[in-house]
Amino acid sequence: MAEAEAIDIDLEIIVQGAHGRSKPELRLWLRMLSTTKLISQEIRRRLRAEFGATLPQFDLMAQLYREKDGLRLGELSKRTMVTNGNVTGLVERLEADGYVQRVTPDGDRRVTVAKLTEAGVILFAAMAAAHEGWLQDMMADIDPHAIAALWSEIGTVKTSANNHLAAAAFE
Amino acid sequence: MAEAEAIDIDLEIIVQGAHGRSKPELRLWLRMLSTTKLISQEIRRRLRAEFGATLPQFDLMAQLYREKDGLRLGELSKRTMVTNGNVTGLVERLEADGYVQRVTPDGDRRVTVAKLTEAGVILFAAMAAAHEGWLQDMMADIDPHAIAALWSEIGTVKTSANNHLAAAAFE
DNA sequence: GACGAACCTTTGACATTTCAAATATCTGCT
DNA sequence: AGCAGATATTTGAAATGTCAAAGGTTCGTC
Repeated sequence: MAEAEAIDIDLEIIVQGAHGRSKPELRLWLRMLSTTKLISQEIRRRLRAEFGATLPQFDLMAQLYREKDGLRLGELSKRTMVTNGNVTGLVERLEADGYVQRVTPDGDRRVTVAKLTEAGVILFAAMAAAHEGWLQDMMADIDPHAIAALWSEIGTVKTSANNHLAAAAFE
Repeated sequence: MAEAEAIDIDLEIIVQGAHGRSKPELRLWLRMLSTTKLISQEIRRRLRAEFGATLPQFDLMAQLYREKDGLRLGELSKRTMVTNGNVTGLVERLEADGYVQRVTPDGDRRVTVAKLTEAGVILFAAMAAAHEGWLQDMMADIDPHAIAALWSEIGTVKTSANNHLAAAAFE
């Protein structure tokens, strides 16, 4: 049967007119995208299975975890790279579940600050430990030296992309 | 004003207990994730602005573009790394817009095959050309040699992750 | 030729995602 | 005071995303 493990082919077959002679930038991008998607989905699956949480919830709680005083929703939005409107719903649900608490500071009533509840801190600590373990597991076959090198190289990709955003023209 | 460009801090501040001495695997993952998110969002923005299309639509059309005979929805699902149910809606909308066409082959009535219409081919060709240009632009500051090297290195990440999926245990 | 297992797609309930428009609130200037 | 403009968050519409359950179809086998 034409049944091979299509798992490793996926997104990378985009565009590159069959001959596979596409620009290196495009090839790199497709591989980054598919790899990230693959790992994300695995993390999502495990977060759901073991903690009943979603990845965006985990991300959001991660930000609050290291800011014991909480963060304004706008700050949360920037740090998680999630739109404002999205943060609203995310926080709403986490609050309903009792992991996050919303407060309006005295000074400025436009602002809403979100912080983890005690239950939130406990849950996140457990998730973070598991999360780190999953990543070490999934990257177990990679040369440790290559991991650090990749981190650095990808930094240049990020910087380059940042410098060429359409929105970055003005500032 | 506390106004710096938070754009480059973002996700990478997850977990790593403030001291920044977290495991290399975690650091790499966070950087991959934030970089991919950054570039994805820019591509999304441009696809929308210039073509009124979404990234998932682009991905789906890309797969159909290189398979002139069309693909079964299940195949599409695997290649785009999108769930079956999701493909249904995606194809539905693209069909409503006239870019994709659904056909049930004679042999097997369980199957639905999607293929690009002529309008779909024309639109995609234009989008693909622009898309490739955007990537070259966004990666313009990277050493060309590093791009190829990164492609290869990330391949090992993908392979490692693939070998450690919870679902891959049996087969 | 009927039955059950396997296969393919759709459906339904939710969560997340984006953008743009609407609300509130604060600030600075007159 | 009072108002225009900047800030902060919410809301609403539409698309995407997941999973699990439900529908049809086909296949192998008895």
